[in-house]
Amino acid sequence: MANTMRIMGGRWKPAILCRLMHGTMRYNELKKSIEGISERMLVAQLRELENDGIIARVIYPEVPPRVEYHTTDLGKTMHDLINAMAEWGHMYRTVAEQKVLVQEAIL
Amino acid sequence: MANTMRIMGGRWKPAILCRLMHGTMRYNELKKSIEGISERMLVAQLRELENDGIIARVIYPEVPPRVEYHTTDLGKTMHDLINAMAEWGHMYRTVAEQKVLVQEAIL
DNA sequence: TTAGGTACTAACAAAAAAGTAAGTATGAGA
DNA sequence: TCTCATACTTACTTTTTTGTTAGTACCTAA
Repeated sequence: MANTMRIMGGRWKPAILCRLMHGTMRYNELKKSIEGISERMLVAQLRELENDGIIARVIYPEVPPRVEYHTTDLGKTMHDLINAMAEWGHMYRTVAEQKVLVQEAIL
Repeated sequence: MANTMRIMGGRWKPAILCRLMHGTMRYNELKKSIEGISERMLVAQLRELENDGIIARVIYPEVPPRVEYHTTDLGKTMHDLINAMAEWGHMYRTVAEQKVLVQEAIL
């Protein structure tokens, strides 16, 4: 479990993984779709996921350059897990919200 | 998903969660069973999990003091997720190991 | 009266992660 | 020749997280 966290952990990895689980994306597309990320961080997190064998980087020898990212077979095995985590996170938020409402009702 | 990571993320939270999923434990038991953790970190991570509603802290007014930690109902909903993560992590390690072996065979 | 066990707390240092800002290479097209 | 778009690098700063060490409070029992 700590291992799983090491791979998925990082400020922007959830955002990247969610997107690439749905298909291939270019560097710029990722950058534009992930609000607030800096290029340094985008590259860093992509490299880590690549080194961990979760995503693949495909370079097209064109000008201007084109680089596409997509999940590997190993990466695709995370699909259900990611969904389960997203679902739990959603449930958690709902419960937490309820608690706040109940608190407010008491006061 | 990022939310889930925020709650489970932290150097020692996986270790704590795995243990408390199996039942109640005292502070000292946790400390002894988690090799390498400092008291500062143990307390900090326990407090975070408590504030997030994942675990509960029960103080017995005895001397020497006794404090027990256990998962809340909300915490117990993480059980399957934690197992799934542990399982994926294990699978990942196996695959990664295989890859290294193949690499070595090629060289 | 003093040592002992439990569960912390506080102050500080080190390390790791993330953010900021500026620069680079490439060839296409004006 | 000069600008443009893309996909990065690099150097540096700030923030966050983690580690280290040394205390503290409490009652009990010798």
